[in-house]
Amino acid sequence: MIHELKSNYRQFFEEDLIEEIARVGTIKEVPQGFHLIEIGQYVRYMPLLLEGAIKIMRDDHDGEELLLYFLEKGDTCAMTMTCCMGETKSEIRAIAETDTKLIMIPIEKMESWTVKYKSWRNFVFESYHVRLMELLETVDKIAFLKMDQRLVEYLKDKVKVHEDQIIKSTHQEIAYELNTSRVVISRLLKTLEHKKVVELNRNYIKVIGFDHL
DNA sequence: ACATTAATTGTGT
DNA sequence: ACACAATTAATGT
Repeated sequence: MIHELKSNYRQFFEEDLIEEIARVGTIKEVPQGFHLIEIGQYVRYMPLLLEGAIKIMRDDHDGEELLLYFLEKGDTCAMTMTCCMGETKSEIRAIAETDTKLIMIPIEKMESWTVKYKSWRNFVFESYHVRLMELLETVDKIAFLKMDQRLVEYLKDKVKVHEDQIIKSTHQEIAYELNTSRVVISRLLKTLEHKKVVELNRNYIKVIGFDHL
């Protein structure tokens, strides 16, 4: 565990802190599709990502959902950081996008570490900033880009977090994550196929390249 | 191996 | 948005 921590977080944390994380944290490995947290659940741990990716979703009142952003290696969840004080319910839903390995730190530790370790303070502020920027980026996409552009951005993200040109999703799943209808996605994908950007198959999409855009 | 059903995708209105 | 056809995968017998 120490070794994995160091390879991912040595740039951020001092030696003492890494050892303490190793002492109080627990390793958790979850399979693809695992629901890490639902809206309304209490946050008791702060996750540090070691491997894999997590998608963060926002749900609206009646079953509509929207993908906010992906968390990748070296990231942590900004929601948990707002909840240092007291018991707070999660505002978001976190689902493992790939098989994922993470360290769970009890949130009680966060407060004392903030006082004790400078590197921890920096890390928390830094992560908070990065998350906020990503969220802004997503907001911009939703506000200013048409659906065809959003779909392209989505495909790029997928390829990145999976490190794979093959996207194993159905049109319906993509539609849910972008909060639109399946038919719209099917049509847009079809035109992307004509532009030689993707190759459509049942249950998966092969990304050729975004050069022809 | 075959039939039935369900899920996925394509297309027209 | 809705409806429907076509294709493919999954399941049972």
